[in-house]
Amino acid sequence: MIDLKLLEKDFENIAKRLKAKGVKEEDLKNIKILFEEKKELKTLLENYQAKRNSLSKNIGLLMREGKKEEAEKIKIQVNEIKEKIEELNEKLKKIEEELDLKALSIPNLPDEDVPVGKDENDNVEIKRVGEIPKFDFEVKSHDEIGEELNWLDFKAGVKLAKSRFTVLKSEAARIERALINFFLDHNRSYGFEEVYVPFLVNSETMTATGQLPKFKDDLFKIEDEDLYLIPTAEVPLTNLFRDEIISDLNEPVKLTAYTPCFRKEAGSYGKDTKGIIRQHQFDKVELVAITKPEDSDKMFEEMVECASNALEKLELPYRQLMLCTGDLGFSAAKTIDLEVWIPSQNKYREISSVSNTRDFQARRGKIRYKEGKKNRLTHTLNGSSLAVGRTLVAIMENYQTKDGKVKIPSVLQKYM
RNA sequence: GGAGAGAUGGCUGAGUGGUCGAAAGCGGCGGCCUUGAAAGCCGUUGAGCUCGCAAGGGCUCCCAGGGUUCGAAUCCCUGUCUCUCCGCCA
Repeated sequence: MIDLKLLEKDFENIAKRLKAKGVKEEDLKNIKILFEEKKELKTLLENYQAKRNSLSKNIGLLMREGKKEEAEKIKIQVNEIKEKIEELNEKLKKIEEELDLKALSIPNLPDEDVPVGKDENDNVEIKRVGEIPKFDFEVKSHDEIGEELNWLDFKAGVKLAKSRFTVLKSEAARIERALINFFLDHNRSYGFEEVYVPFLVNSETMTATGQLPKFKDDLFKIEDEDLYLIPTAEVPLTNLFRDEIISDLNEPVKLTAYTPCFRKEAGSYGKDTKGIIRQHQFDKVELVAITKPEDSDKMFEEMVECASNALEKLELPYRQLMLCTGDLGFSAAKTIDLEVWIPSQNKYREISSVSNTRDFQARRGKIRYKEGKKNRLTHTLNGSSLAVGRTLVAIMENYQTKDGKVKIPSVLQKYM
């Protein structure tokens, strides 16, 4: 959630920065007004409550002394105040509800150094790593290879579930599993603790990390239960610390987990319909870190480095992109995407996304740490390391041979 | 799915209508003692919002939401969750 106090104090600046992320100034103005109204009402209400409390205390004392008549008089007074309190309370509740819903739907403030831009075309390339492979034969796409080798069974996926579900067979299934193990080990070597988490979480959890209330249409929900399938391990991992006060955060919390991820992919109907680039269910190994505010920039670098290095070990060509304001996700203040080379498409495609959300999720989830006597909000970061399905795609395409087979990257061999 | 019990501060746990934001113990922090440590002793130690330069003050929070009452952690209703036993089951 954005910092409402900051919004109140520094409206022009915040509005300007959020405009780059597509937020209307009018909406912010609205929130600011609601926030001020809420504060005013609350002060008024609290005054009445204070009065009620002290009068009630007096009644108690008088009753004990046996002064019934005096007590009765005060009761009448209190009853008047009570009506007032009820009225104000109702008003306040309405305003708070509205404010909450609106404030929770405002995206995070982009960092000052994030390039301003409209969409993915304005993202800024930071660097390219690795040689783009040259083939002396016509390259095939991973879905062609997958069908020829009987590694990818698209029909079976549709039969069992629906489109955008795929069954992996034989070597593909084994590479998938090898990749998960390789990534987890790789991340552990960077000091991330391996965790295994639930794949279903409740709405409170989804709200803290920003999926709810605004993006409920992207989530699979369990019928008649307050449970959703996770769209990324970022959600359970970050929420491990929801409503917690971390007593010592001198060393950042660093976690990694493998989970499948489930996304409805609403609104991407035409895109990537072939192959397994965009699926309703895909595997991912995720990194999450929780740091003091002053440590999050360093951690961000470390996570980008960790994910990048995994690609380098796999000897897959990739590039790093700094996302522009318009392409930044809802919760992110800053994001670097890693894109891997996909020969059949002749372009780089996203395979990892590392984000610093600053205190945006921490504020929603009340993730705090002790700094002396004070409790301060942490920063939270997340990044894929890596998207497993897309890594499989990259391997199938970049490692394909003339005779229609696929070589196994050397780092993976011990995992197979 | 059936039956029962319960939900209180970092943890254990007392509290059944007023002086309770809450006993006590543990843990944490500070100090004394000690060459150092342990033990012991003394003190301190919930969160959020808000007013104030500060000292300090006010409000809210004892699972959640309603209700009774001048006043609710405490009484009533509803919901959620947890635990135990039985059933089912990887």
